[in-house]
Amino acid sequence: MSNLRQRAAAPSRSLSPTLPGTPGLDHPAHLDQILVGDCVAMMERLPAGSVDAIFADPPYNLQLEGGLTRPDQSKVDAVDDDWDKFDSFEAYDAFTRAWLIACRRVLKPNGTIWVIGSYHNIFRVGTILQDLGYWVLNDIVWRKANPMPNFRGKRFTNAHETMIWASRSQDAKSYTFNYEAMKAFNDDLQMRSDWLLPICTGSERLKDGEGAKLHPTQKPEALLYRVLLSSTNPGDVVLDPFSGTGTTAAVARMMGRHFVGIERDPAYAEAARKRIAAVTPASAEGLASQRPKRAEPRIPFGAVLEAGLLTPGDELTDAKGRHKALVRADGTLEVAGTTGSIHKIGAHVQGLDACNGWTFWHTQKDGAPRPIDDLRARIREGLGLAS
Amino acid sequence: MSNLRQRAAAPSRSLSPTLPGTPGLDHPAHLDQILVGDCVAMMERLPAGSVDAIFADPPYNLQLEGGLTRPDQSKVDAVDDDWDKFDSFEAYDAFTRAWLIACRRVLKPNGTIWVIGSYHNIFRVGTILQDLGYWVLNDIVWRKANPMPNFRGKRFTNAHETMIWASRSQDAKSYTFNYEAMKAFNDDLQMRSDWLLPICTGSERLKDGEGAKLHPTQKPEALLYRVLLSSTNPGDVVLDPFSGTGTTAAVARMMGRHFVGIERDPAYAEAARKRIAAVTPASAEGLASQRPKRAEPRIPFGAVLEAGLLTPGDELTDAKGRHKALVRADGTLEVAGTTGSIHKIGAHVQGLDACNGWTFWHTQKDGAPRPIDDLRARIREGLGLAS
DNA sequence: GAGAGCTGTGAATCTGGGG
DNA sequence: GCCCCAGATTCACAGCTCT
Repeated sequence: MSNLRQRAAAPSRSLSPTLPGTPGLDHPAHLDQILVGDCVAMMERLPAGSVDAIFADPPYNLQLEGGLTRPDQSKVDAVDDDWDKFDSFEAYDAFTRAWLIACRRVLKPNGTIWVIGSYHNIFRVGTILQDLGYWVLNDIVWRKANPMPNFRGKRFTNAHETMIWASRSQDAKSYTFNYEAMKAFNDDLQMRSDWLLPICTGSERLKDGEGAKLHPTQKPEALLYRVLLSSTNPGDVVLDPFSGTGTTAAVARMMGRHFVGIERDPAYAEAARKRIAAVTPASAEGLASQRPKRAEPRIPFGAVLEAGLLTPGDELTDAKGRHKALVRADGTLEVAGTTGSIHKIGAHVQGLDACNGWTFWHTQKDGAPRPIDDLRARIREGLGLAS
Repeated sequence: MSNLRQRAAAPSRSLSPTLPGTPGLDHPAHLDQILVGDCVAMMERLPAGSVDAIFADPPYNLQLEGGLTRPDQSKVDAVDDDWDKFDSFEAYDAFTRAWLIACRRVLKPNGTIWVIGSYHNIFRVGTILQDLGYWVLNDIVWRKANPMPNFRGKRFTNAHETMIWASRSQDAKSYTFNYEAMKAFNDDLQMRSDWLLPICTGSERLKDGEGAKLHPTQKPEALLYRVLLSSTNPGDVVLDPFSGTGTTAAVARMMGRHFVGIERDPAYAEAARKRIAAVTPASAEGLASQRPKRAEPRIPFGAVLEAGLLTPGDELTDAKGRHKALVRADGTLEVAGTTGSIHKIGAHVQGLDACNGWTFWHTQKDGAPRPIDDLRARIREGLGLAS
């Protein structure tokens, strides 16, 4: 499902000719359209209680100041668009409150809303959702498989974004949650609140005429696929008030859901329309066949310390006891004043360029020497899960 | 490190006899103690600007109604303690604001605060942190390796909690972040914002007289280990205003940090004191961690000439031999009539704004090209300042 | 053609000390 | 406060060139 456009057959004139549950004659004019305009004003023109689900990717209010360069002095192409600039938290809150109120009016009583954000804005979004009477069902963490690194070494790598999933009110008990479908999707394990997905790159990422990214914050289709699979049914109406390049609409169409997109920028709206027109709705069988990738979890050496399998100050040796190293609190080793990772120090004592520290270093803690890779294996067993 | 108590030797009377940086006579009475009382009142009695870091695990305001049962009808032991009940979001906000204000007063200008929570409360905590002038540095996701499943099949498995890490204000630029230590801890990759750790179980989990868990929300020591390793140094003072079973204090003591715990419930405080007394602090060598390069003594390029490792008139090149420069007697370089520092000339020949000349320029004096940073390293070793 | 190697880039609140 | 400048700082992919 990485690229809906690539799987497209001939574009159809009518955008949703075969969708269930909406006879052509009753098909409201705004359905399966990208509407151009301010999202609050446009939503106020939609019928109350007409939407099954909302996915919203509002401005994050990043509050960036200077520029940022990579270690090779290349410039990071930051989000510096006007639409992401707000004078204050108060201004951002007022904006957020306004569009969330409009969303709540058009949402069906058992409808749900998704909002995605980062630490810059998601706390304010969550607070306002709660204050307006929405009822938070989950917060979902999108773990980015390939996030941008931290270039200055001043913080943790910002490797995730947060989505809030909420019902219209606390007493809405019959919201859609396709528990069985998500469990099947996740190799028969309950779908957790943390999802590992790559960011939107490659041919899926829309480009402008010069080959640069068309939109600074295009979301991956796989993310929307999970959102819509979990909380909507075929034939449902999905609203996206910040439609952008139309990812929500494109995935909704592919999945047999109706969509309403609202976008302020006519250029983005036009690009979205072309993208959506090229989407071929999937067959029911095709929709059922999607499976996520699973990966072996990577265990850092520090986790062995955290798990108590080794203790700072312990001694490691190679298999024959020729080299000795001291374990330090941060998961590094120390040999005669030189410190570094298990791999670096393993290479260093052997005079090599590289070394797999997991198999080179041994501990005698419980009797005979055994490779520390055994300790890693025990942690993996204990965790008993992937992805 | 799964169970500090198991590794304990004979309990010591004085809780931190060997901590650095705090001579016994000046040791304030509240240091390395669990104080019993309301956290706001107690914090108001602490000196302003006296704390390096705060870890707070406040009530989550879970808003549970009715009991929760598993599929086999067994009852889930939920958090239903009085301290987790608030009449409204407004009441919870007022409570949160009060203790975060008190925290901000006792925090040093370059101190940082960690707050952990779930979707029930973390958005309100984050909003209030921002409103009070704290500056969010990261939000960290604790991915639970073994979360409680969702028994009703109505939501995603709630498999994570969120921590907010914030500095006291936006202009506090010199907060502690042990970047190199965390990178080494994570097998030489930058530490990301998502941490996979098991919940607190087994012998680490404190039990009451009947073998039931003593506290409903005891956090794993591994979580605090990462928190304190990343954002504090040995000898720092760590405050936990909701101390509970004393996990923060126990890990702080093991890691050679001072602690101040505040707990309302005398029974929890007493259990924490016993737990802490049984902790053996790690050795100084074990506590050493990767030192940041910025902290190493500065060596001017001229020192390389003084040491005879290069000679005026020598030629330097970049790694691929595309650029050549002449070494001059005053420690500057010259390229086609332009002279300047190794950094300035490195930037100049590449047409960039900046350049680290130590890694850009190479010498072939002893065979294969190697960066002049190697020469600097040899001087540092000669000074006996390595490690 | 296969594979190694080089280059570019992504929602980013991203330096610090001395004069 | 400002200005100057030394010098520290990146991971996973995609896509291209070169052998």
